[in-house]
Amino acid sequence: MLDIRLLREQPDLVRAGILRKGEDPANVDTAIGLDARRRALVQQGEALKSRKNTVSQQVAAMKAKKEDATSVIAEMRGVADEIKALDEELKRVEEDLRTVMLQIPNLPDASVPDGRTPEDNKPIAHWGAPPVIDFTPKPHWDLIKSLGLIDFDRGTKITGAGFPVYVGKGAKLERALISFFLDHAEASGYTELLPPLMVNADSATGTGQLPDKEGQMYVAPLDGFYMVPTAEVPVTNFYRDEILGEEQLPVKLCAYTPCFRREAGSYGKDVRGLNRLHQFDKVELVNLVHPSRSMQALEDMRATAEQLLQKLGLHYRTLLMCAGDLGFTQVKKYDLEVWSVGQQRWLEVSSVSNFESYQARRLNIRYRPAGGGKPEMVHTLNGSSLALPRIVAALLEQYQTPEGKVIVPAALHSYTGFEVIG
RNA sequence: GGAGAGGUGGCCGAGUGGUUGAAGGCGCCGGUCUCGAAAACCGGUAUACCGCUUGCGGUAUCCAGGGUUCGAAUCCCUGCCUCUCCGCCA
Repeated sequence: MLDIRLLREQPDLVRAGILRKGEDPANVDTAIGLDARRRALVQQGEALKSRKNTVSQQVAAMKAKKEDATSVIAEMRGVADEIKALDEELKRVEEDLRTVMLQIPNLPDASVPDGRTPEDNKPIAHWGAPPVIDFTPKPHWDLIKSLGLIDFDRGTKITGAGFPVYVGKGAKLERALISFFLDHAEASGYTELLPPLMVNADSATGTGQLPDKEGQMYVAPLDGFYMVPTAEVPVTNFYRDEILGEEQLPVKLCAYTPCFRREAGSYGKDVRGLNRLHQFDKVELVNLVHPSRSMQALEDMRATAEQLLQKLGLHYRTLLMCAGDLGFTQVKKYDLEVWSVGQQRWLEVSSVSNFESYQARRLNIRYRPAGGGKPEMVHTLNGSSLALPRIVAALLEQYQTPEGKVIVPAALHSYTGFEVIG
Protein backbone atom coordinates (compact mmCIF):
# COMPACT_ATOMS: atom_id res chain seq x y z
CA MET A 1 0.00 0.00 0.00
CA LEU A 2 0.89 3.64 -0.28
CA ASP A 3 2.06 5.82 2.59
CA ILE A 4 -1.01 7.46 4.16
CA ARG A 5 1.06 10.64 4.52
CA LEU A 6 1.35 10.84 0.75
CA LEU A 7 -2.45 10.87 0.51
CA ARG A 8 -2.72 13.51 3.23
CA GLU A 9 -0.10 15.78 1.75
CA GLN A 10 -0.45 15.29 -2.01
CA PRO A 11 -3.89 13.87 -2.77
CA ASP A 12 -3.93 15.33 -6.29
CA LEU A 13 -0.73 13.56 -7.21
CA VAL A 14 -2.16 10.28 -5.97
CA ARG A 15 -5.44 10.75 -7.86
CA ALA A 16 -3.58 11.56 -11.07
CA GLY A 17 -1.49 8.39 -10.78
CA ILE A 18 -4.54 6.23 -10.13
CA LEU A 19 -6.25 7.69 -13.19
CA ARG A 20 -3.24 6.85 -15.36
CA LYS A 21 -3.67 3.25 -14.33
CA GLY A 22 -7.31 3.41 -15.34
CA GLU A 23 -8.56 2.93 -11.78
CA ASP A 24 -11.09 4.89 -9.74
CA PRO A 25 -9.54 7.49 -7.39
CA ALA A 26 -12.67 7.78 -5.19
CA ASN A 27 -10.98 5.79 -2.42
CA VAL A 28 -8.46 8.56 -1.87
CA ASP A 29 -11.02 10.80 -0.20
CA THR A 30 -12.45 7.88 1.76
CA ALA A 31 -9.00 7.10 3.09
CA ILE A 32 -8.24 10.71 4.01
CA GLY A 33 -11.54 10.94 5.90
CA LEU A 34 -10.91 7.72 7.81
CA ASP A 35 -7.39 8.85 8.63
CA ALA A 36 -8.68 12.11 10.14
CA ARG A 37 -11.25 10.20 12.17
CA ARG A 38 -8.57 7.80 13.30
CA ARG A 39 -6.30 10.53 14.58
CA ALA A 40 -9.14 12.21 16.47
CA LEU A 41 -9.96 8.91 18.20
CA VAL A 42 -6.31 8.31 19.06
CA GLN A 43 -6.09 11.69 20.74
CA GLN A 44 -9.29 11.21 22.74
CA GLY A 45 -8.31 7.74 23.87
CA GLU A 46 -4.77 8.64 24.80
CA ALA A 47 -5.90 11.58 26.91
CA LEU A 48 -8.10 9.22 28.92
CA LYS A 49 -5.36 6.61 29.22
CA SER A 50 -2.95 9.22 30.42
CA ARG A 51 -5.35 10.15 33.20
CA LYS A 52 -5.96 6.52 34.07
CA ASN A 53 -2.23 5.91 34.43
CA THR A 54 -1.78 8.96 36.64
CA VAL A 55 -4.62 7.97 38.93
CA SER A 56 -3.44 4.36 39.13
CA GLN A 57 -0.10 5.56 40.39
CA GLN A 58 -1.88 7.73 42.92
CA VAL A 59 -3.73 4.68 44.16
CA ALA A 60 -0.47 2.81 44.50
CA ALA A 61 1.04 5.71 46.46
CA MET A 62 -2.01 6.00 48.72
CA LYS A 63 -2.06 2.26 49.44
CA ALA A 64 1.63 2.39 50.28
CA LYS A 65 0.82 5.05 52.87
CA LYS A 66 -2.20 3.02 54.02
CA GLU A 67 -4.62 5.76 53.02
CA ASP A 68 -8.17 5.10 51.85
CA ALA A 69 -8.37 5.06 48.04
CA THR A 70 -12.00 4.01 47.69
CA SER A 71 -13.31 7.26 46.25
CA VAL A 72 -10.54 7.53 43.66
CA ILE A 73 -11.09 3.94 42.56
CA ALA A 74 -14.81 4.53 42.21
CA GLU A 75 -14.16 7.57 40.06
CA MET A 76 -11.97 5.60 37.66
CA ARG A 77 -14.39 2.72 37.33
CA GLY A 78 -16.28 4.33 34.45
CA VAL A 79 -13.17 5.55 32.65
CA ALA A 80 -12.03 2.04 31.78
CA ASP A 81 -15.32 1.48 29.92
CA GLU A 82 -14.98 4.76 28.07
CA ILE A 83 -11.48 3.79 26.97
CA LYS A 84 -12.69 0.42 25.81
CA ALA A 85 -15.45 1.96 23.72
CA LEU A 86 -13.04 4.38 22.08
CA ASP A 87 -10.53 1.61 21.39
CA GLU A 88 -13.19 -0.52 19.76
CA GLU A 89 -14.23 2.26 17.45
CA LEU A 90 -10.59 3.02 16.70
CA LYS A 91 -10.02 -0.59 15.77
CA ARG A 92 -12.98 -0.53 13.38
CA VAL A 93 -11.77 2.68 11.77
CA GLU A 94 -8.23 1.31 11.39
CA GLU A 95 -9.54 -1.85 9.77
CA ASP A 96 -11.67 0.16 7.37
CA LEU A 97 -8.70 2.38 6.56
CA ARG A 98 -6.47 -0.59 5.85
CA THR A 99 -9.14 -2.14 3.64
CA VAL A 100 -9.43 1.06 1.65
CA MET A 101 -5.67 1.54 1.45
CA LEU A 102 -5.30 -1.99 0.07
CA GLN A 103 -7.71 -1.02 -2.70
CA ILE A 104 -5.60 1.95 -3.78
CA PRO A 105 -3.08 0.88 -6.43
CA ASN A 106 0.56 1.86 -6.62
CA LEU A 107 1.34 4.88 -8.82
CA PRO A 108 3.11 4.53 -12.18
CA ASP A 109 6.58 6.03 -12.55
CA ALA A 110 6.96 9.20 -14.63
CA SER A 111 8.94 7.23 -17.24
CA VAL A 112 6.00 4.87 -17.86
CA PRO A 113 4.06 5.66 -21.05
CA ASP A 114 0.33 6.39 -20.95
CA GLY A 115 -1.98 3.75 -22.34
CA ARG A 116 -4.75 1.29 -21.63
CA THR A 117 -4.11 -1.83 -23.68
CA PRO A 118 -1.23 -4.15 -24.59
CA GLU A 119 -0.96 -2.25 -27.89
CA ASP A 120 0.21 0.77 -25.91
CA ASN A 121 3.21 -1.08 -24.49
CA LYS A 122 6.41 0.33 -25.91
CA PRO A 123 8.96 -2.02 -27.53
CA ILE A 124 12.32 -0.67 -26.39
CA ALA A 125 14.74 -3.41 -27.42
CA HIS A 126 15.08 -6.26 -29.91
CA TRP A 127 17.77 -8.90 -29.93
CA GLY A 128 18.59 -11.28 -32.73
CA ALA A 129 16.38 -11.88 -35.72
CA PRO A 130 13.61 -14.33 -36.50
CA PRO A 131 15.43 -17.55 -37.41
CA VAL A 132 15.46 -18.38 -41.10
CA ILE A 133 14.01 -21.83 -41.62
CA ASP A 134 13.71 -23.22 -45.15
CA PHE A 135 11.03 -25.76 -44.30
CA THR A 136 7.69 -25.48 -42.57
CA PRO A 137 8.49 -25.37 -38.85
CA LYS A 138 6.35 -27.48 -36.58
CA PRO A 139 4.73 -26.04 -33.47
CA HIS A 140 6.33 -27.30 -30.28
CA TRP A 141 3.39 -29.53 -29.36
CA ASP A 142 4.00 -31.64 -32.45
CA LEU A 143 7.71 -31.92 -31.66
CA ILE A 144 6.98 -32.79 -28.06
CA LYS A 145 4.68 -35.58 -29.18
CA SER A 146 6.93 -37.05 -31.87
CA LEU A 147 10.02 -36.89 -29.62
CA GLY A 148 8.18 -38.13 -26.54
CA LEU A 149 9.40 -35.27 -24.34
CA ILE A 150 6.24 -34.47 -22.40
CA ASP A 151 3.19 -36.62 -21.71
CA PHE A 152 0.18 -34.34 -21.41
CA ASP A 153 -2.42 -37.12 -21.53
CA ARG A 154 -1.01 -39.11 -18.64
CA GLY A 155 -0.60 -35.86 -16.70
CA THR A 156 -4.30 -35.32 -17.19
CA LYS A 157 -4.98 -38.82 -15.90
CA ILE A 158 -2.77 -38.37 -12.85
CA THR A 159 -3.97 -34.89 -11.93
CA GLY A 160 -5.81 -32.95 -14.61
CA ALA A 161 -5.34 -30.80 -17.70
CA GLY A 162 -2.40 -28.47 -17.47
CA PHE A 163 -0.24 -30.76 -15.33
CA PRO A 164 2.37 -32.13 -17.75
CA VAL A 165 4.68 -35.07 -17.11
CA TYR A 166 8.18 -34.46 -18.44
CA VAL A 167 9.71 -37.67 -19.75
CA GLY A 168 13.28 -38.77 -20.53
CA LYS A 169 15.18 -36.10 -22.41
CA GLY A 170 12.25 -33.75 -21.84
CA ALA A 171 12.75 -34.06 -18.09
CA LYS A 172 16.51 -33.74 -18.45
CA LEU A 173 16.13 -30.62 -20.60
CA GLU A 174 13.86 -29.06 -18.01
CA ARG A 175 16.34 -29.82 -15.23
CA ALA A 176 19.21 -28.50 -17.37
CA LEU A 177 17.46 -25.18 -17.96
CA ILE A 178 16.70 -24.77 -14.25
CA SER A 179 20.35 -25.35 -13.34
CA PHE A 180 21.55 -23.10 -16.14
CA PHE A 181 19.24 -20.28 -15.00
CA LEU A 182 20.21 -20.65 -11.34
CA ASP A 183 23.93 -20.72 -12.12
CA HIS A 184 23.57 -17.55 -14.16
CA ALA A 185 21.76 -15.83 -11.27
CA GLU A 186 24.45 -16.96 -8.86
CA ALA A 187 27.12 -15.54 -11.16
CA SER A 188 25.16 -12.27 -11.16
CA GLY A 189 25.43 -12.03 -7.38
CA TYR A 190 22.27 -13.81 -6.27
CA THR A 191 21.87 -16.09 -3.27
CA GLU A 192 19.77 -19.16 -4.00
CA LEU A 193 16.83 -20.14 -1.82
CA LEU A 194 14.87 -23.36 -2.03
CA PRO A 195 11.67 -22.27 -0.29
CA PRO A 196 8.44 -23.96 0.81
CA LEU A 197 5.96 -24.57 -1.99
CA MET A 198 3.03 -23.79 0.28
CA VAL A 199 2.62 -20.52 2.15
CA ASN A 200 0.30 -19.28 4.87
CA ALA A 201 -2.26 -16.50 4.52
CA ASP A 202 0.03 -13.83 5.98
CA SER A 203 2.62 -14.45 3.28
CA ALA A 204 0.04 -14.48 0.51
CA THR A 205 -1.34 -11.20 1.85
CA GLY A 206 2.11 -9.67 2.09
CA THR A 207 2.84 -10.02 -1.59
CA GLY A 208 -0.69 -9.15 -2.63
CA GLN A 209 -2.19 -12.49 -3.72
CA LEU A 210 -4.76 -12.09 -0.96
CA PRO A 211 -7.37 -10.91 -0.61
CA ASP A 212 -8.46 -10.28 -4.22
CA LYS A 213 -6.54 -12.93 -6.19
CA GLU A 214 -7.55 -15.83 -3.98
CA GLY A 215 -9.24 -17.61 -6.87
CA GLN A 216 -5.98 -17.91 -8.77
CA MET A 217 -4.31 -20.07 -6.13
CA TYR A 218 -4.70 -23.70 -5.16
CA VAL A 219 -5.65 -23.99 -1.51
CA ALA A 220 -5.19 -26.57 1.23
CA PRO A 221 -8.14 -25.47 3.36
CA LEU A 222 -7.56 -27.88 6.24
CA ASP A 223 -4.32 -26.11 7.10
CA GLY A 224 -4.96 -22.70 5.56
CA PHE A 225 -2.05 -23.05 3.12
CA TYR A 226 -1.75 -21.88 -0.47
CA MET A 227 0.29 -23.46 -3.26
CA VAL A 228 2.78 -20.86 -4.45
CA PRO A 229 1.76 -19.19 -7.73
CA THR A 230 5.34 -17.91 -8.04
CA ALA A 231 8.53 -18.02 -5.96
CA GLU A 232 8.04 -14.30 -5.45
CA VAL A 233 5.67 -15.12 -2.60
CA PRO A 234 7.90 -17.23 -0.32
CA VAL A 235 11.10 -15.40 -1.29
CA THR A 236 9.85 -11.83 -0.79
CA ASN A 237 8.33 -12.89 2.53
CA PHE A 238 11.74 -14.17 3.66
CA TYR A 239 12.47 -10.86 5.42
CA ARG A 240 8.89 -9.92 6.32
CA ASP A 241 8.62 -7.87 9.54
CA GLU A 242 12.37 -7.37 9.74
CA ILE A 243 14.70 -4.39 9.89
CA LEU A 244 17.84 -4.85 7.81
CA GLY A 245 21.08 -2.94 8.19
CA GLU A 246 21.76 -0.59 5.30
CA GLU A 247 25.05 -2.42 4.74
CA GLN A 248 23.07 -5.60 4.03
CA LEU A 249 21.52 -3.96 0.96
CA PRO A 250 21.07 -4.85 -1.77
CA VAL A 251 19.63 -8.25 -0.91
CA LYS A 252 19.58 -10.33 -4.09
CA LEU A 253 17.74 -13.63 -3.85
CA CYS A 254 16.88 -16.18 -6.49
CA ALA A 255 14.84 -19.34 -6.32
CA TYR A 256 13.57 -22.13 -8.49
CA THR A 257 10.08 -23.37 -7.73
CA PRO A 258 7.25 -24.99 -9.55
CA CYS A 259 4.41 -22.47 -9.87
CA PHE A 260 0.77 -23.42 -9.42
CA ARG A 261 -1.95 -21.37 -11.08
CA ARG A 262 -5.62 -22.06 -11.46
CA GLU A 263 -5.86 -19.53 -14.31
CA ALA A 264 -9.60 -19.75 -14.74
CA GLY A 265 -11.10 -18.68 -18.02
CA SER A 266 -8.37 -19.32 -20.57
CA TYR A 267 -9.06 -21.20 -23.81
CA GLY A 268 -8.16 -21.83 -27.42
CA LYS A 269 -4.72 -21.73 -29.00
CA ASP A 270 -3.36 -19.75 -26.06
CA VAL A 271 -3.44 -22.89 -23.96
CA ARG A 272 -2.13 -25.42 -26.47
CA GLY A 273 1.05 -27.27 -25.61
CA LEU A 274 3.24 -25.36 -23.21
CA ASN A 275 1.65 -21.95 -23.65
CA ARG A 276 -0.34 -22.03 -20.43
CA LEU A 277 -0.24 -24.58 -17.64
CA HIS A 278 -1.51 -25.10 -14.10
CA GLN A 279 1.93 -26.20 -12.97
CA PHE A 280 5.13 -24.90 -14.50
CA ASP A 281 8.74 -24.27 -13.51
CA LYS A 282 10.28 -20.86 -13.07
CA VAL A 283 13.41 -19.24 -11.67
CA GLU A 284 12.60 -15.97 -9.93
CA LEU A 285 14.80 -13.05 -8.92
CA VAL A 286 13.95 -10.84 -5.94
CA ASN A 287 15.78 -7.66 -4.90
CA LEU A 288 15.46 -5.64 -1.72
CA VAL A 289 17.32 -2.39 -2.30
CA HIS A 290 17.92 1.10 -0.99
CA PRO A 291 15.18 3.44 -2.30
CA SER A 292 17.67 5.53 -4.26
CA ARG A 293 18.77 2.50 -6.29
CA SER A 294 15.60 0.65 -7.25
CA MET A 295 15.36 1.98 -10.80
CA GLN A 296 18.95 0.95 -11.48
CA ALA A 297 18.19 -2.44 -9.94
CA LEU A 298 15.25 -2.80 -12.34
CA GLU A 299 17.60 -2.31 -15.31
CA ASP A 300 20.12 -4.76 -13.83
CA MET A 301 17.48 -7.43 -13.35
CA ARG A 302 16.19 -6.97 -16.86
CA ALA A 303 19.76 -7.36 -18.15
CA THR A 304 20.25 -10.53 -16.11
CA ALA A 305 17.16 -12.09 -17.67
CA GLU A 306 18.00 -10.89 -21.18
CA GLN A 307 21.48 -12.42 -20.98
CA LEU A 308 19.91 -15.86 -20.62
CA LEU A 309 17.94 -15.44 -23.82
CA GLN A 310 21.07 -14.26 -25.58
CA LYS A 311 23.10 -17.24 -24.37
CA LEU A 312 20.35 -19.51 -25.67
CA GLY A 313 20.35 -17.61 -28.95
CA LEU A 314 16.63 -16.89 -28.81
CA HIS A 315 15.20 -13.92 -30.67
CA TYR A 316 13.34 -11.68 -28.23
CA ARG A 317 12.00 -8.19 -27.64
CA THR A 318 11.64 -6.09 -24.53
CA LEU A 319 8.50 -4.07 -23.81
CA LEU A 320 8.11 -1.17 -21.43
CA MET A 321 4.60 -1.66 -20.10
CA CYS A 322 2.16 1.23 -20.32
CA ALA A 323 0.43 2.62 -17.23
CA GLY A 324 -2.83 0.79 -17.90
CA ASP A 325 -1.10 -2.58 -18.32
CA LEU A 326 0.81 -2.32 -15.05
CA GLY A 327 -0.20 -4.59 -12.22
CA PHE A 328 -1.94 -3.12 -9.22
CA THR A 329 1.22 -2.99 -7.12
CA GLN A 330 3.75 -2.04 -9.80
CA VAL A 331 5.49 1.27 -10.50
CA LYS A 332 7.35 0.19 -13.61
CA LYS A 333 7.56 -3.08 -15.51
CA TYR A 334 9.35 -4.69 -18.44
CA ASP A 335 8.12 -7.78 -20.23
CA LEU A 336 10.46 -10.00 -22.22
CA GLU A 337 8.88 -11.82 -25.13
CA VAL A 338 10.51 -14.58 -27.11
CA TRP A 339 9.70 -15.31 -30.74
CA SER A 340 7.89 -18.53 -31.44
CA VAL A 341 8.75 -19.74 -34.94
CA GLY A 342 6.24 -22.52 -34.88
CA GLN A 343 3.37 -20.29 -33.81
CA GLN A 344 4.58 -17.09 -35.47
CA ARG A 345 3.97 -14.96 -32.41
CA TRP A 346 5.61 -13.47 -29.33
CA LEU A 347 5.46 -15.40 -26.05
CA GLU A 348 5.95 -13.70 -22.70
CA VAL A 349 8.75 -15.40 -20.77
CA SER A 350 9.68 -12.80 -18.19
CA SER A 351 8.22 -9.90 -16.33
CA VAL A 352 10.49 -7.63 -14.30
CA SER A 353 8.87 -5.13 -11.92
CA ASN A 354 9.70 -2.41 -9.44
CA PHE A 355 7.26 -2.03 -6.56
CA GLU A 356 9.24 0.68 -4.79
CA SER A 357 8.00 0.79 -1.17
CA TYR A 358 4.42 -0.36 -1.90
CA GLN A 359 5.04 -4.04 -1.23
CA ALA A 360 7.59 -3.37 1.54
CA ARG A 361 5.01 -1.36 3.48
CA ARG A 362 2.63 -4.26 3.30
CA LEU A 363 5.38 -6.72 4.23
CA ASN A 364 6.94 -4.37 6.79
CA ILE A 365 10.50 -4.76 5.49
CA ARG A 366 12.71 -1.85 6.50
CA TYR A 367 16.37 -0.91 6.67
CA ARG A 368 18.19 1.19 9.22
CA PRO A 369 20.16 4.03 7.60
CA ALA A 370 23.93 3.65 7.97
CA GLY A 371 24.32 6.79 10.09
CA GLY A 372 21.60 5.61 12.49
CA GLY A 373 18.17 7.16 12.55
CA LYS A 374 14.69 5.87 11.89
CA PRO A 375 14.19 2.74 9.81
CA GLU A 376 12.76 3.29 6.34
CA MET A 377 10.99 1.02 3.89
CA VAL A 378 13.18 -0.83 1.41
CA HIS A 379 12.24 -0.98 -2.25
CA THR A 380 11.33 -4.41 -3.59
CA LEU A 381 11.61 -5.75 -7.12
CA ASN A 382 11.13 -9.10 -8.73
CA GLY A 383 11.49 -10.68 -12.11
CA SER A 384 11.34 -14.04 -13.80
CA SER A 385 14.65 -15.32 -15.04
CA LEU A 386 13.02 -17.19 -16.59
CA ALA A 387 9.71 -19.03 -16.92
CA LEU A 388 10.50 -22.43 -18.40
CA PRO A 389 7.63 -23.72 -20.56
CA ARG A 390 7.61 -21.04 -23.23
CA ILE A 391 11.40 -21.12 -23.33
CA VAL A 392 11.19 -24.84 -24.03
CA ALA A 393 8.55 -24.16 -26.66
CA ALA A 394 10.58 -21.46 -28.42
CA LEU A 395 13.76 -23.49 -28.15
CA LEU A 396 12.27 -26.66 -29.64
CA GLU A 397 10.69 -24.72 -32.46
CA GLN A 398 13.73 -22.63 -33.30
CA TYR A 399 16.29 -25.44 -33.16
CA GLN A 400 14.29 -28.12 -35.00
CA THR A 401 15.72 -29.84 -38.06
CA PRO A 402 13.87 -30.92 -41.23
CA GLU A 403 14.12 -34.50 -39.95
CA GLY A 404 12.19 -33.57 -36.82
CA LYS A 405 15.17 -33.57 -34.46
CA VAL A 406 16.19 -30.73 -32.17
CA ILE A 407 19.70 -29.34 -31.77
CA VAL A 408 20.46 -28.36 -28.16
CA PRO A 409 22.05 -24.89 -27.84
CA ALA A 410 25.71 -25.04 -26.84
CA ALA A 411 25.11 -23.19 -23.57
CA LEU A 412 23.14 -26.19 -22.30
CA HIS A 413 25.45 -29.04 -23.35
CA SER A 414 27.25 -29.30 -20.04
CA TYR A 415 23.87 -29.49 -18.30
CA THR A 416 22.03 -31.89 -20.61
CA GLY A 417 24.86 -34.24 -21.45
CA PHE A 418 23.41 -34.56 -24.96
CA GLU A 419 23.53 -32.26 -27.99
CA VAL A 420 20.66 -33.55 -30.06
CA ILE A 421 17.17 -34.69 -29.22
CA GLY A 422 15.74 -37.37 -31.47
C1' G B 1 -0.61 -38.75 17.26
C1' G B 2 0.36 -39.10 23.19
C1' A B 3 2.81 -36.70 27.68
C1' G B 4 5.48 -32.65 29.75
C1' A B 5 8.21 -27.74 29.78
C1' G B 6 8.46 -22.99 27.92
C1' G B 7 7.93 -18.20 24.86
C1' U B 8 10.67 -11.08 28.43
C1' G B 9 14.56 -5.65 24.79
C1' G B 10 20.10 -6.96 19.18
C1' C B 11 21.59 -11.43 22.42
C1' C B 12 21.69 -13.89 27.44
C1' G B 13 18.79 -13.41 31.64
C1' A B 14 15.91 -11.42 36.43
C1' G B 15 11.19 -10.33 37.53
C1' U B 16 4.36 -13.74 39.95
C1' G B 17 -0.82 -7.67 40.68
C1' G B 18 1.11 -1.16 41.96
C1' U B 19 6.33 4.81 40.38
C1' U B 20 8.95 -1.85 35.65
C1' G B 21 9.81 0.29 29.21
C1' A B 22 11.23 -3.41 32.32
C1' A B 23 17.29 -5.38 37.27
C1' G B 24 21.99 -7.54 35.90
C1' G B 25 25.30 -9.16 32.02
C1' C B 26 26.94 -9.25 26.82
C1' G B 27 27.10 -6.61 22.33
C1' C B 28 27.07 -1.76 20.02
C1' C B 29 27.92 3.86 20.07
C1' G B 30 30.22 8.22 22.49
C1' G B 31 33.62 10.03 26.24
C1' U B 32 37.81 9.88 30.03
C1' C B 33 42.64 7.63 30.28
C1' U B 34 46.75 6.35 26.35
C1' C B 35 51.79 7.95 21.50
C1' G B 36 47.95 4.38 19.88
C1' A B 37 45.23 0.11 21.33
C1' A B 38 43.50 -3.10 25.19
C1' A B 39 41.81 -2.96 30.16
C1' A B 40 39.28 0.12 33.59
C1' C B 41 35.76 3.94 34.48
C1' C B 42 31.52 7.36 32.94
C1' G B 43 27.36 8.11 29.73
C1' G B 44 24.15 6.48 25.89
C1' U B 45 21.84 2.40 23.28
C1' A B 46 13.89 -0.47 20.97
C1' U B 47 9.59 0.14 17.74
C1' A B 48 5.01 2.40 16.23
C1' C B 49 1.49 6.08 16.49
C1' C B 50 -0.49 11.08 18.21
C1' G B 51 0.72 16.18 19.42
C1' C B 52 3.47 20.51 19.64
C1' U B 53 7.99 20.56 17.23
C1' U B 54 15.14 20.77 14.84
C1' G B 55 13.79 18.94 21.02
C1' C B 56 10.19 17.50 24.10
C1' G B 57 5.44 15.51 25.85
C1' G B 58 1.67 11.59 25.51
C1' U B 59 0.05 6.52 24.32
C1' A B 60 0.93 1.45 23.16
C1' U B 61 4.13 -2.79 22.91
C1' C B 62 7.37 -8.38 27.89
C1' C B 63 4.58 -14.45 21.28
C1' A B 64 -0.73 -13.11 19.47
C1' G B 65 -5.96 -12.31 20.63
C1' G B 66 -9.64 -11.98 24.44
C1' G B 67 -10.94 -11.65 29.94
C1' U B 68 -10.53 -10.18 35.45
C1' U B 69 -8.96 -5.35 38.00
C1' C B 70 -8.83 1.48 39.74
C1' G B 71 -4.13 -0.85 38.01
C1' A B 72 -1.41 -6.90 34.42
C1' A B 73 5.19 -8.88 31.98
C1' U B 74 2.91 -10.90 36.54
C1' C B 75 -3.92 -13.94 37.38
C1' C B 76 -7.72 -16.58 33.79
C1' C B 77 -9.24 -18.36 28.64
C1' U B 78 -8.06 -19.28 23.40
C1' G B 79 -4.59 -19.57 19.45
C1' C B 80 0.39 -19.83 17.38
C1' C B 81 5.35 -21.31 17.98
C1' U B 82 9.74 -23.71 20.33
C1' C B 83 12.03 -27.57 23.27
C1' U B 84 12.14 -32.66 25.77
C1' C B 85 10.33 -37.80 26.03
C1' C B 86 7.24 -41.66 23.59
C1' G B 87 4.85 -43.37 19.02
C1' C B 88 4.84 -43.19 13.63
C1' C B 89 7.54 -42.08 9.28
C1' A B 90 10.60 -40.27 3.76
